[in-house]
Amino acid sequence: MTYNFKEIEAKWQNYWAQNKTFKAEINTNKPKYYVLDMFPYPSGAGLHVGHPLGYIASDIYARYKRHKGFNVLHPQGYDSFGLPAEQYAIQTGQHPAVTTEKNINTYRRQLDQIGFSFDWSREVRTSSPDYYKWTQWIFIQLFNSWYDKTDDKAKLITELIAHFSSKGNQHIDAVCDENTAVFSAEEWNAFSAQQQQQYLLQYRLTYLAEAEVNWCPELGTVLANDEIVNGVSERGGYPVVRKKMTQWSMRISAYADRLLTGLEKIDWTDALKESQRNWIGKSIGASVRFNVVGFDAKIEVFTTRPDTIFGVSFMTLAPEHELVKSITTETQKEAVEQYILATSKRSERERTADVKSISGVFTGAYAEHPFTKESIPIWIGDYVLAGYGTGAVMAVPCGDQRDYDFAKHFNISIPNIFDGVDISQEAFTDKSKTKIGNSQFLDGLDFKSATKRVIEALEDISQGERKINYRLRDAVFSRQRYWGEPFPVYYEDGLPQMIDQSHLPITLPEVEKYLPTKEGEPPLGRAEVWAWDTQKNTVVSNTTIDHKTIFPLELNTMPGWAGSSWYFNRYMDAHNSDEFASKEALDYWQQVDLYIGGSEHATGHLLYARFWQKFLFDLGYLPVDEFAKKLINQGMILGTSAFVARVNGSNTFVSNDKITNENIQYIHADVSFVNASNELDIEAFKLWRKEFSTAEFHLSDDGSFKVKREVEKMSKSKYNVVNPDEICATYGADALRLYEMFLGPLEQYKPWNTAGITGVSTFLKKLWKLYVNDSGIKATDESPSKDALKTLHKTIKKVTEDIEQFSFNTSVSNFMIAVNELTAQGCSSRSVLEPLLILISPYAPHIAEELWAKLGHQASISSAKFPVFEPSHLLESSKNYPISFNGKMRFTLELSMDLSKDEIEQTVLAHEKTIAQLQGRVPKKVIVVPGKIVNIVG
RNA sequence: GCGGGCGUGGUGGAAUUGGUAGACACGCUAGACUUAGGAUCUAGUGCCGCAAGGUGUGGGAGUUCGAGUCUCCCCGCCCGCACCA
Repeated sequence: MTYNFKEIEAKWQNYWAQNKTFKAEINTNKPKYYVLDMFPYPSGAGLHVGHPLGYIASDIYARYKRHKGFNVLHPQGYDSFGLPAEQYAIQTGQHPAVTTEKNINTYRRQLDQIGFSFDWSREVRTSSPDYYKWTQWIFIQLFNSWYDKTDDKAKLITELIAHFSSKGNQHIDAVCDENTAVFSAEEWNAFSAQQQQQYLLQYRLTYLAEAEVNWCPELGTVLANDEIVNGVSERGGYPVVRKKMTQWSMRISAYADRLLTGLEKIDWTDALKESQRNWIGKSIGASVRFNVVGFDAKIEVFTTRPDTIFGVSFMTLAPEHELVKSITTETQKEAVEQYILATSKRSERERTADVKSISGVFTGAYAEHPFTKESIPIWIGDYVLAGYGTGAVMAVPCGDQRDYDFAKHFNISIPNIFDGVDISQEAFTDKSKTKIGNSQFLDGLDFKSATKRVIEALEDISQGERKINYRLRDAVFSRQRYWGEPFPVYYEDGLPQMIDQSHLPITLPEVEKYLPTKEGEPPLGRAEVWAWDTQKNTVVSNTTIDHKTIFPLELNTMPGWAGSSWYFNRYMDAHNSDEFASKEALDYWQQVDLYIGGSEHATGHLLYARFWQKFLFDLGYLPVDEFAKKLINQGMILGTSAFVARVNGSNTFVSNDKITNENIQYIHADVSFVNASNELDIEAFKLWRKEFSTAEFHLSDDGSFKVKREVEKMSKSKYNVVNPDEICATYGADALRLYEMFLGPLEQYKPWNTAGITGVSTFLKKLWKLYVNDSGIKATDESPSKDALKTLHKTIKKVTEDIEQFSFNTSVSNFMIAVNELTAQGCSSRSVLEPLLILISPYAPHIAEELWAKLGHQASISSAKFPVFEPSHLLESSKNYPISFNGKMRFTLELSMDLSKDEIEQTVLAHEKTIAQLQGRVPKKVIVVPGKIVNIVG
């Protein structure tokens, strides 16, 4: 009987599906374990060999946990709203739902053939109305909530309204817009309903506001900060400009501090936590207000160095600062306007790229120093960013290098307020060595006490206070797209109204085109009439909006991260139509125990999801406020691209070792045309594209044509994609699974190299032969040899440790060693072969199931108990122990090893004492090393 | 600039966490069986050397009986943030 992986794999995949082997059900008699993958976006290109890496790792862990007696929840689904399907729809006119469905089917087929133990009965799709009904529901909850800083949690807006009508907004510590006006209870009650709503928007956790947004003209939509990389859009790399627009925003800033402190109690990697900390960007300092001379206006600044306030010699405002227009003097007006125009012409990218050159202009206005009352010139400069802090800084040139450079450049004075420090060449920025001078009541103080003292002084004169500033901005939540969740919102008198949750979901309307309208409205503006009837409580079309009972619906849709911010909770109770998940399910499954996915989601999905989790926790809908206990970032599997060198402006190609001049251009060739020796199949390459059919080739001396290879991200456009279908067809799913793990540490980036897969393929054949010969299964009931037991238990120990530490790569090596050893020993004992099979089954489940069945078992191997390591099988007859001392002596002694661990330690200690007595010294430590020299050295 | 991580054969990577460096696999070399198959098996394979031996974990120093592992300095690479006040 030979190992026929095709037959075996199809057979067991079918068996698992039919028997619902991996269906998870609430079972309070078993401890639960929730293993989650980041669900994929089903792209048209299908899966490549890099995608399943994390899924294989999580599947191994899920299967291992089942063997260990856990009730494992291991679901999968699709993040099926998104830009590519819509872009495709724009080009082809095909409905995104149609292409998405098609892509999902491809994904499912590809996933199934790898043999994952997913519970598909819990599948979710973010684009399914059953699902996004609850995304809309969460949006409504956010709209109906505000953040109470006193209790540090979100609360219902009704509570805030009650407070306003009895006490106004003065004595409430709520997170709200920057310049929310103060009002009394009487004033509040006198407001019109519309005014009240306007004010409430400044408190709601999702709110509509005109804000500067990142507009991407090419994509025709706004983007969140995390969707922009180096000043261009993450998808497509298109330019992004700042634009004022009225958009839905999420008040994630309210949760900034809890998102930061929450990191301490979750087991995520340091790198990822650090990314989130950077992104949140907490800095502690003070808010200081400077009066503007001759105006009834104040400039508010944020500073981390309030102790240096006596060193202020000018102020700098961002060119976009709202005060710029009003305070600029007549004589400076032209210069200021020109400067603003010049900066607005520069793209975000140019501005961030050019950090060296210093530019700015004087406004002609002056601010008044809060203590000295001296006049301080107010400048504008683009080194001050509108989006950070207040968009204004108090410039202390002696204590900040940028202020210093600016002052030098424009010949502004640089007063020194540090004792015993030379500032003739550069600013002095070391907080720890600061001793303040020339600063009235701060003289002689260090950074810490000066800061404390100055804040008290500022508070006394109401010109400032302690402040914590965050880099984290509220997240724009509107997208001018079709293929996303519609908002459950209609507009009455220009104010947003939530549609009652009993009428959800609000499903996407049909449109004939997926582009924005001529008027620049989002694609939903193309729907016949996209309106809400408040009488019938339904979406209506073919009627006119009368603003009495028929109101216009929101035309924007939600961003991609909406659906992915809570899907892990939906899996717990995926088909519930009354709640997003039942209390029973939420209480049982709690949270994700192990989450595996890419680190590229560090400041997007992973931050938003934590935010929504905390919010829903605050309202009492969830039992825990962090959704994932442990998170592992799997590294990307890279492709090895092949490049052919072409002489510029010709159709002549040069073998890579024959390149003599620099006048060549490298172009991607499909990796399937290239063999392991980097030689190109010229005929295949010629047939690939018409333009190459007449190409000429300068060959190497050996007659081959060499390509250049380079490791890059795997992508269709780089022609370096390796398809898992081909691997499964040639080597089988078990080989693919083993090889992906064998390739290297899970978290590491590593290039794919198909050639190496023969190693694991050979291993599987050897494994098969260990159990099966021509006449069938060869396992016997005879008792195992000592050596076989040693091999088995060594493997149990190592593999258990490997899995617990997610070192799946070394496990594969350990299996190979075990199989080689047992084969050499001629082991056929059932009591060794069966446990070994269970060890291997999480990695190579198909072959394990087949052999398990051949060994006579009726039930799936997944219900078998994981073998337990027994140390006694590893003991050797004797071992040598060296003992080291404080002094320059070293002793090694031989011990009998037919002893327990405790006995060994005691024996070692006894010897230590003897030697210590002899030497009159106390041993420093005892190190146990197997296989050392027997002699006692002194 | 700040923060995080890394550097081991021709290649991917191991190393009981301070204890025989290079497990396991790819590749390569030789052989066997076959005879063209990208199959299987055996032996070898860090480097220098015929050998004895020497040498070896980016470079340099240090701690230690002992360092790939710990400390300091330098070099190089990757990732995140960044005119962040």
